[in-house]
Amino acid sequence: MSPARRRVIPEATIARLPVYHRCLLQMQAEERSKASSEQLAEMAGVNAAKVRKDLSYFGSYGTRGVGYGVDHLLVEIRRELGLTHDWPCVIVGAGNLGSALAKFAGFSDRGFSVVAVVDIDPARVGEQVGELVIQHEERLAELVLEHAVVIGIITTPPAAAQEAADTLTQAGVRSILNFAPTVLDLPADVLVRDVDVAVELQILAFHEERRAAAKASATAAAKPATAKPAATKPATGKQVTAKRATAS
Amino acid sequence: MSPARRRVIPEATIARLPVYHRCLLQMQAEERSKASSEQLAEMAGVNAAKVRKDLSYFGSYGTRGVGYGVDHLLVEIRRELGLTHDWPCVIVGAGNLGSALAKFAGFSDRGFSVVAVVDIDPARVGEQVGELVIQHEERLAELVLEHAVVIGIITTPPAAAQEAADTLTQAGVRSILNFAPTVLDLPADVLVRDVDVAVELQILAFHEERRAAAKASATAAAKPATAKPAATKPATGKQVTAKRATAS
DNA sequence: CAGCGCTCGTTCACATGTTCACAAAGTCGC
DNA sequence: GCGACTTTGTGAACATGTGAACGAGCGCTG
Ligand SMILES: NC(=O)c1ccc[n+]([C@@H]2O[C@H](COP(=O)([O-])OP(=O)(O)OC[C@H]3O[C@@H](n4cnc5c(N)ncnc54)[C@H](O)[C@@H]3O)[C@@H](O)[C@H]2O)c1
Ligand SMILES: NC(=O)c1ccc[n+]([C@@H]2O[C@H](COP(=O)([O-])OP(=O)(O)OC[C@H]3O[C@@H](n4cnc5c(N)ncnc54)[C@H](O)[C@@H]3O)[C@@H](O)[C@H]2O)c1
Repeated sequence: MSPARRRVIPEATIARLPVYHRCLLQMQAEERSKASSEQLAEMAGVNAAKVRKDLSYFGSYGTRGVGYGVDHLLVEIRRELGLTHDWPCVIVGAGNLGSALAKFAGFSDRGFSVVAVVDIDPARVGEQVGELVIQHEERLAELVLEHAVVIGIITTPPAAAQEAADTLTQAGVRSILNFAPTVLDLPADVLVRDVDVAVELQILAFHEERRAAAKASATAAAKPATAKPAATKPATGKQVTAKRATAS
Repeated sequence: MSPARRRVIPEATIARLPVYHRCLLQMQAEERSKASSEQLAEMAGVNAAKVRKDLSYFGSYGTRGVGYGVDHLLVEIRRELGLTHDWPCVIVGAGNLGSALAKFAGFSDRGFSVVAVVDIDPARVGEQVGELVIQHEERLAELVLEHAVVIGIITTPPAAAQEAADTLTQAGVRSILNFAPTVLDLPADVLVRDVDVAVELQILAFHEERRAAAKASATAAAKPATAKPAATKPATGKQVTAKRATAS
């Protein structure tokens, strides 16, 4: 085999692969067999050159003059993302958010199966959530080993997040998706991705605040000097479509 | 007043402000009155120089030889993020995720209040979720105007997301937090932030896949050439602590 | 089978973000 | 008040990511 062919794929590219994957799935559903970088870019909301560069990293051929084969590209991306096999996940903390995630069906499609949900609250243990029964948090390490869990999802209150992460790590989990607004301190070989809804809202608020400030000063400054206010300000958006931002 | 003093604050900095804010709150709770960039950096899981540069963008003084005044810095950041006033939000789609968000109490602390929740399913309309009653999606535009909603949160199925976004936009909402795995097509002045849990999982999976591949080829290659496998591979993590990644 | 048009893959210049390193500016002890 | 020590604020080097431009390769057509 020729396994280690490409190397050092940029993080930014990796973050876009799932989006391409999703677009390609949609194209497949629409029976399209070929896709040009232009079309993919349009659908994914990015630049066409970026698409080509991203795809070229893992040597996937498109065909010049034609485009990329949808099916072929899907296979490539799926292999690259490791979506060919199943990733057993565990959810720690069966509260509002943990339960919502546990009930959500959309992950299994992509090869992520939630194999266990734990909580520390005895009142919740035994409760059914989706297809699973909530287990006690004491059994977390045990469950990780039993199901060969690879990804841990933390949805505990912030104060309990570090402890949950430690337990997961000690049980061998190297990949953690953390929803708690807590900076986790873990060994360097553990990969943590934080999803913090409050942070997202605050970023939106920042820009709203700026918008308001810009408008206020434009109004206040009225006409002085140049005609900048109206002419220069809408530069906030350069693209034709909305500004977009996803997890890094 | 001296409002428009600093300009062009980098996106990356903005994304870190909420984290600093959280750390400072914690310090305040611990009655610490001063914080050095070093301490803040440690707590926020970033580099100290980055902290200083970030803070310097909006001209906040620390005191050389001493550090930053926790209270003062909190006020500055809060002002910068617009956390001094309330941001009315609306949730579109009262399913698993929408309900979890609506019930969540942690947002109001930061000035984000969910003023309405809508759903298209007649069976759900009228249902109580947290402190609110689910309204019909038809009333969305009306509710936006009535409550002067500034931020829209989309938690509908992917197929309904574009429509929800259009309605929000037409009603004047300029900031959208989108949980649906859909690329929204909106006017350039609308700021969209996507939160896609599936994408996060896929990114984790990618790195797990790479880890596995690296280990496999290290094992396969056994000893040939240099003693690299063990020595070079753990270079995955350069920092002392876990790799971290948040929304861009 | 040669010419033509299309689209990839790559290169290059630029923009954004990170880290280092150090002078300037303050505090604190004496 | 002065000198030693600490920590900020920032300039400059480096790293990463983006977007435009363009040559090279492929399929189609006549
Ligand atoms: N919409 C949301 O729910 C939302 C939004 C943004 C952020 N968050 C964050 O996500 C996390 C969970 O939020 P939530 O609303 O689901 O909270 P929640 O209080 O509803 O649920 C937390 C659950 O974790 C359990 N728990 C506590 N300590 C535990 C431990 N050591 N091990 C296992 N389980 C433990 C609790 O018993 C509880 O059931 C919080 O950190 C919150 O800040 C939630
Ligand atoms: N854990 C999760 O729940 C989770 C995780 C990742 C992604 N997501 C995404 O978040 C979104 C919501 O997920 P969910 O699990 O809450 O789904 P859900 O099916 O439980 O909820 C969706 C709700 O939206 C309502 N709806 C449909 N069309 C609407 C419209 N036009 N206007 C208003 N409401 C409408 C439906 O009636 C339903 O109540 C989905 O796009 C999903 O892919 C959810």
